Amino acid sequence: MFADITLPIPFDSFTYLVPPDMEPRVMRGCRVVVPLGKNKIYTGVVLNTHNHAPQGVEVKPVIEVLDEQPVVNEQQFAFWQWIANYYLCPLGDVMKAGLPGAMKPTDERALKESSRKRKSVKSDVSPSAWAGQLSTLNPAQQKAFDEIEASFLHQDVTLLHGVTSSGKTEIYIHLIAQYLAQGKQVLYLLPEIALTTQITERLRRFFGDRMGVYHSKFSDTQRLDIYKRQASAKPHQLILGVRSSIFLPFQNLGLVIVDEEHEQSYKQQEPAPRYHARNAAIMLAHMCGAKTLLGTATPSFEVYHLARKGRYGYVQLTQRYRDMQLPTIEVVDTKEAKRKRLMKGAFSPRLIEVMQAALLRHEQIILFQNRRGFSSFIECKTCGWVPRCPHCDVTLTLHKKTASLTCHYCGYTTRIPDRCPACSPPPSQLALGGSPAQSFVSIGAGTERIEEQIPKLFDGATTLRMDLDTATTRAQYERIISDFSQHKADILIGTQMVTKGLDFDRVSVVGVLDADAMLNLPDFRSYERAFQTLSQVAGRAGRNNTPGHVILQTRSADTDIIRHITSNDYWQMFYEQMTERQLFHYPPFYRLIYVYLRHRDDQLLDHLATDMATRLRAAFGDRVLGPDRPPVARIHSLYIRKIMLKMELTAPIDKVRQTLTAIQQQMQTMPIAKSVNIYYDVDPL
DNA sequence: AGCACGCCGACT
DNA sequence: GTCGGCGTGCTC
Repeated sequence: MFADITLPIPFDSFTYLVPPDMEPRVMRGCRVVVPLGKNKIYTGVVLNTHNHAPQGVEVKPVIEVLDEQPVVNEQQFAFWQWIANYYLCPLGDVMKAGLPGAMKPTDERALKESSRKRKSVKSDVSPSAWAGQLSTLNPAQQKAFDEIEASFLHQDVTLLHGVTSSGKTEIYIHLIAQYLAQGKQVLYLLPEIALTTQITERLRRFFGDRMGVYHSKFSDTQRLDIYKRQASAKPHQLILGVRSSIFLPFQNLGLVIVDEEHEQSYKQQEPAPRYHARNAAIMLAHMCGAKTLLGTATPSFEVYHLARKGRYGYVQLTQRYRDMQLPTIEVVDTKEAKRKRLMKGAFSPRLIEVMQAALLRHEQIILFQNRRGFSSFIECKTCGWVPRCPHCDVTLTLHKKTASLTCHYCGYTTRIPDRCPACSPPPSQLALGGSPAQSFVSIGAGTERIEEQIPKLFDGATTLRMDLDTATTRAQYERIISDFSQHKADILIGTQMVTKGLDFDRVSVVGVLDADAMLNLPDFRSYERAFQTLSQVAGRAGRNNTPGHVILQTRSADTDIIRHITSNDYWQMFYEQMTERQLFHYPPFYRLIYVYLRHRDDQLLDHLATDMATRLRAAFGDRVLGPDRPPVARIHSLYIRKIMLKMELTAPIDKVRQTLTAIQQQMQTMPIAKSVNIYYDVDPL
């Protein structure tokens, strides 16, 4: 007997020989230990058994069977296969993402550990009573709740479009309670950054031990425990989790909630499978006969478009909690202020005035400084030299705490050089006792320099900073949130992080220091994103009884997008952008597929990418664009080319996949193309 | 993805 | 004369 086994490496499967004594135990869905290559050992999952010997290869025997019962059920297999097909990646990549690390050990010690009987699964919380009184929904929430129910009668997917602070979570809690009461399971997805103790504790109060939390920052053991429990006879009925929790085993899934549906972080960028958890969750729900509720204040165009076309149900919630007013958004033209030399650093006179007034009233302020690039770096004061990664086409990121420079793509790390290698005189000519660290200035994040300006402008005001440097860990992030909500600082200065659904009671003013940085990106989604981000930032202002005041500093005050943001006119923004999307063949009218090629030889790669694009054009015509160099054109010493495909939504995806796979195979029969690495990004963000 | 095999520089 | 750099090719 033979068995096809998926391994956590980028291939679909390998065939192994099943020794006769193992035959009854080698079942689909069970894990086995197998040899690979000269002396590697992997944990794999049995796909199926048969008696067809593979041709032309030596077949190795299965070493050991790890499970008595399958640990991957049929629903999961179907879901894995869908991910592999749709996102154009090998099944092994999906298996790698789909099973918690502790279930696929590779070295001997870990294998011994896993085959030993583990202690019984302990719950991740102290048992708390089901404390269980649902609050009463207000009339607007009740209406939305009823509409969602009605919509689910004839729709599998429904969009809940609710303004900030309209109480979407309350509606979710009522829905969850209803599905649990019917004995159905619920999956509640949140973006990584939004899964805080705040929300966890709030749900814990209602659902106690019936809820399990699945977070990527949990230890391997914790994640293994949840996985096992979900596969057991008494699983959690509610999972509150991040992107990867769609891979947990479900036995009776009735409802999936995708909160903050528009969040980009639902898309896994690297490594494969490059799946979108919102779209995959819709498919998961479909496979399980469950319903999906997508919640957001600023829908993604993809979802909103489908809702408008009637493919998804649509429920709107326009009333804010306690009828609170939406904040006033005041645009300050910094072009004008700059010309008149009235700017004090990043602050316009108007922003300073509004902030000072708020501080006098002992109210809190949030300053939002979105970064232009990704992170901070250093530059030589004299000649402008910037340290770059020797393996990747990027600048190195500054880490002040460790005085080091790191590449975010490959992990290369080095100390800050003593002096600029590009313009400094050789060491022999340097006077001893100089202060070479001052050769460089740091550029980038900007939040730090904003913080430095505060004491000069606002006497006695205290600040907190939230960015990649100060909120590296979850604990630090939550600490900043908790300190600020206890009013331990007057002003919170932060990057995108401060926009994510945080509720502060005493914030009356939000300052957006430079709205332009996000509008001028070379990306067809930049307006959609700017609208989403700025709406979210604005939503931080004016909790409880204080009406909020948002100061939006921009050099392009007189543009449509700024007008849409200030009037909170999602519909108009959507309408205008959609015209362009249709004209230029972009989503949601067309489906994008990026084909990436990687090779260490730039010239050879050029040749191969052109060749592949030619083959693709033969099949898809002018739906093919490129090849082009992506913005980061070299990673890990590998050069990269990108070919873009714009397919009609009606194009049969199976046919497209077959054609792509065939072309890739043709390519890889060419001897020089053997070592080129080809991969895909379907529905890229 | 790993990891072994393979061909060119500074060392006991 | 070797140890070791990482370039490239394969894994049932």
